[in-house]
Amino acid sequence: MPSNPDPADHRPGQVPLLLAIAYRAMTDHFHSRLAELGREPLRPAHGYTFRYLADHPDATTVDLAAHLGITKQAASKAVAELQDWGYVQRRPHPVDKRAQSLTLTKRGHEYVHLADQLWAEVEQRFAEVIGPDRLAALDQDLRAYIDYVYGDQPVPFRPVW
Amino acid sequence: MPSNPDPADHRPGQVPLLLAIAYRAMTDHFHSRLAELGREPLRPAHGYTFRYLADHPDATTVDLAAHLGITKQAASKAVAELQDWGYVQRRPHPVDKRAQSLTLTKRGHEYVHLADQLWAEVEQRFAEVIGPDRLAALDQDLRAYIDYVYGDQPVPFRPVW
DNA sequence: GTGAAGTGGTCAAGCGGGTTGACTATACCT
DNA sequence: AGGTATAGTCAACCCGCTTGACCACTTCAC
Repeated sequence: MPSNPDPADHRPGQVPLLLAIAYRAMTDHFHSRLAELGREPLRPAHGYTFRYLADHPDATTVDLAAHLGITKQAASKAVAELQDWGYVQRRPHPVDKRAQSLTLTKRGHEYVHLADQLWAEVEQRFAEVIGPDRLAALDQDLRAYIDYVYGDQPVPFRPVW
Repeated sequence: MPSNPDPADHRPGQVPLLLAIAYRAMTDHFHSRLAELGREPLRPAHGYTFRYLADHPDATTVDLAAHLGITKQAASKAVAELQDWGYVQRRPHPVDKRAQSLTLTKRGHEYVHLADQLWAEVEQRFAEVIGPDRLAALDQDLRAYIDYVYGDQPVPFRPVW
């Protein structure tokens, strides 16, 4: 069990930075686990792409671009990479001859599954440090805030930077 | 008071993403306040630069680069911008004739002060949503985790992306 | 003291992930 | 049928950062 920081060390306005640092630490952890397993160093945008494609079969490049908040050209480029690596397939769209239907390959689905496991691992490590009830509270609080800010609007994914 | 999210909505591994989204929401809030006040749209790297220069008088560009985790060329460019905008001054270094001593101007210090206020505002909004004791707990928990991960090593600032 | 190695800073070129703009082919509306 | 909107591509550019080469000065070994 780690030492417990002094609550009095709070300085007003430091929490946003703490969020960023903690997130950074977690992504570092995630990526180092990924590297240990010998996986391609996929970038965060790829992760969000996977997630979206897994949840939206027959999505098009334009759909994806809208979801990621980038241009269709940029989305197209990302998809091309993922296709080269065998994670995604482009097929003729069932009804629209202009469009392509994007689907995850088996390898793509496996990756999503692995990523889920790794993120859970990372979170678990966090839980070990602060305790499971604190984690639950934190989870709830962050969702409350995100809900408060975005309500039912779509949530921007990428940490902007 | 906002609705309270259901604790049961927790899915293992979602917390890292929630951190990212919440941070993104807060930076958006910060930047929109900045825009309201008619300030230049300084980028996060600039903020960290300010902070560092405020705390380390007579720092050099190389010091700054090391602190930010970027090359000295990139740091130099950032400093040049801030100098153009009147936030930073480059002066001959007191003892090393190769080096330049970087210092914040009065305007630079004012900006730091303003940024502190705005971040505190942002955090305050968060506190209103989740309650002050929850905020204190969250602050403490994040610091515990960051401590656990980095110990006494220097903390990487930038959210990597 | 002097020469060699190290360090602060700049210039220039390149790269990656995004952008805008122009275009083709297909779809939809009236 | 004709006009407008949309999926996708190609090309050029931008921006923040990198690597590499270099100069001026500093530090170290002897």
